[in-house]
Amino acid sequence: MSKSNNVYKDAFNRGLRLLDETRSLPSEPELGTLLGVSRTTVRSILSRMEETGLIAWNKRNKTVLRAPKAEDFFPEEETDSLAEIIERSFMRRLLAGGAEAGMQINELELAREIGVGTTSVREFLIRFSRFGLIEKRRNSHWVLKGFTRAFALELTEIREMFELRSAAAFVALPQESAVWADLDRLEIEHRQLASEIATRFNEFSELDERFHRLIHRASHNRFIVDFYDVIAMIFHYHYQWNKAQERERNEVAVQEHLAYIAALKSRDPAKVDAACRKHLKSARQTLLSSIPEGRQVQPA
Amino acid sequence: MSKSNNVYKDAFNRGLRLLDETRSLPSEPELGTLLGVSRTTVRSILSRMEETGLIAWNKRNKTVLRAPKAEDFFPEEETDSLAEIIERSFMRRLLAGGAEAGMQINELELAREIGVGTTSVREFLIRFSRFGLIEKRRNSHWVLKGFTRAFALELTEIREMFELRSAAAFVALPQESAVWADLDRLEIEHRQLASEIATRFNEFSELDERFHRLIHRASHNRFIVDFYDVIAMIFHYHYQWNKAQERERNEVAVQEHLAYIAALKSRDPAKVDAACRKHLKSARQTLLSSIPEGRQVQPA
DNA sequence: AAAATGTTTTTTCACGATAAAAGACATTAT
DNA sequence: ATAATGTCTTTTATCGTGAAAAAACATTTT
Repeated sequence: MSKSNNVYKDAFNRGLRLLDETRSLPSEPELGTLLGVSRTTVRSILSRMEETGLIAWNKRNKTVLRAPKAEDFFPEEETDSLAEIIERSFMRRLLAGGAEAGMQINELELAREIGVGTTSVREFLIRFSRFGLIEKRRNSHWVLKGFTRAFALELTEIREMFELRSAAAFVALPQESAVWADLDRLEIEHRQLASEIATRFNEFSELDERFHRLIHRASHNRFIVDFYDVIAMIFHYHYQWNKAQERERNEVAVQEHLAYIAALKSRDPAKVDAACRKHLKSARQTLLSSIPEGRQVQPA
Repeated sequence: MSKSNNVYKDAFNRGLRLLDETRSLPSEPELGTLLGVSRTTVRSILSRMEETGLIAWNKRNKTVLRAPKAEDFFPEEETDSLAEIIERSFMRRLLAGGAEAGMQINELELAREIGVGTTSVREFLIRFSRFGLIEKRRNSHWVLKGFTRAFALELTEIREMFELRSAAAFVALPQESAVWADLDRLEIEHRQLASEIATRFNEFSELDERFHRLIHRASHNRFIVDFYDVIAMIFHYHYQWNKAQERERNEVAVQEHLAYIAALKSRDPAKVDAACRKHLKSARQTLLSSIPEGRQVQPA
C-alpha cells in the first residue's frame, strides 16, 4: 500500500452532503474548488457517484438521482490523513502513558506500532519538533522533553507577549478594516454560547481558537500568526485529557472574552491591555493547574 | 548509494588533527565523545589510520607513527551532510536567481537538480519551513514567500521583542552565574577583534552569533532560544551575498556590542535597554538596506 | 472565445530495502 | 571490579519505486 486515497474518500464524503442541497451538480472545476481537491479527484468522485446510482452523469449533466444514505459514506477513519493518524497516536502515548522527560523516541518502533512507514514518522517528528516538546540528537534518536510545567510557562510567556502586541495592533486598525465585522460576528457567537453555556460548553474551544487567531492576525507578523499553531495544538490535546471543571472554566473564559471584545471595540489601548492580561492570566492558570508535577515544597 | 559515510569522513578528518598533538591516542569510548560519534565509527577511523600507516593499533595501544599529510584528509566536500548540501543548493537558488515571491517549489525538480532522493528534499523543506520563507499547500507544492522587506521587518520585530526581554533577564541573573564569565571572555574577544578590525573584520559574524546566543539563553525560554536559529540562518546567508561596506558595518557593530556589554555589566536595566535598542536598530537598518525592492514612490 | 470535458504527464506521498552509524551484549585486559 | 576491546543487533539516513493526486495539454461544447 503505497499511498492511501484518503483525500478522495474525504472529498467524496463531503461531496455527498452537496447532493442534499441541489438537483444537479456544478462543473468539475467548480466542484474542485468547492471540495479543495483537483479535477482528477473530482472525476473519481463523480465516477463512484454514478456507479452507486447517486447521480446520472453525462458530460455537463450531473443529475442527482437520490439522496445519499449512511452506507454511501466512507467510514470516518478512512478519511484521515496519515499525518493525522500519526499525530493522534503519538499524542495519546505522550499524554496517556508514562511520558517522562528524557525518554528517547524510536522512529522504527513508533512506525511499527502505528503501522506506517518510517518515512512518515520521521516527517511527522520533524514537523512536530517546532512545538518544542521533542529534540533531535544528531545522527541518533529523538529525545522527549516532556509536557512539563517549564514547558507551559515558556509557552505562555511567548503567548502573552504576542497576544498583547497583537491586541494593541488590533485597536490601531482603521474602522474600514474587515476585522471589526469579524469581531462583531464573534461577539454574537459568544453571546449565544454564553446563554446556552450549560449545554454547549464543549463548543467553546473551537470558538476560542477562532477568536485568538483573529487577534493574532492583526499583528501582520507571520511568526506571531504561526506561533498560534503551537498554542492551538497544546490546548487541543490538553482539553481532550483534562475535563475537570470544563464547564466552569469555559463559562469564565466566555465572559472574559466578552469583556476583551468590549475593550477592543472601545479602541482604548489601556482597556484592551487590561482585559487581555486578565484573560491570559486565567488561561495560564488553567493550563498550569492541570500539570501535576509542581511538587510543592512542604512548609517545615 | 543509500547513505553517504560523511559522518565517518568528517570525524576521520577531525581525528587526524589529534595526531599532531599526542604520541598515542586515548581509548575508543574517549575518542567517541571527543569526536562526537559512536564507537563503531571510531573503530572505522582507527582501522583506516592503521591501514594508511598513521598509527600502529594493537588493542589499547594506538601509537602515532607519523604526522598526517594533506593527502590523508578526505576532501572537504565529502564531509558535508546531505542536509547541508541541500540547504546550500536551495539558498543559492533562492538568493541568486529570480526568487520571486509566489513562485512554486518543486520537490522532484529540486531533488534531480541536486542529485539526491526526494525524501531528503522533502525533509529539508519541512525543516526549512519554520524559517517562514516557504509554505506548503495541502496535498500539493510548496510556495516561496520570498525574502522580502516584509519578511525582514517581521523577523526583526520578533528579534527585538525577544532580545530586549532576554537582555533584561540577563542583568537579573545572580553574580555567581557562569554567564558573567562568558560575557567577560566575549568582551576580550571583542576588544581583540576591534584592535585588528582592518584585517579580521570577516570574523565578526561568528562572534556576533555567539554573543547574541549567550544573551538569548538568559531568557530560559526554548522558543526564544530556538528563534535565534531563524535569525542566524538569515544573517548567515545574507552576509554571504551582501559584502557591501562589510568592514565599516562590522566595525560599528563591534563598538555597539562593546557598549552593550558594558551596559550589561553595569546591571542597570535602563542602560541595557538603551544599548540593546541602539544595536538592534542598526542591525535592522543593515538588513533592510540590503533588500532592494523597496520601490520608492517617485515624487511627481 | 470562454469554459467545460477528456486525456496524458508530472508530482506528491508513502513504502520497503539497504548501507552507515549507533547501541547493546559478551569477552578480555588492567 | 572497572573499563576497555571485540562482536552482534538495532536504528537511522537515504534511495528507488509505485499508486494517489495534481497539473498540463488537447478536444469539445456552449
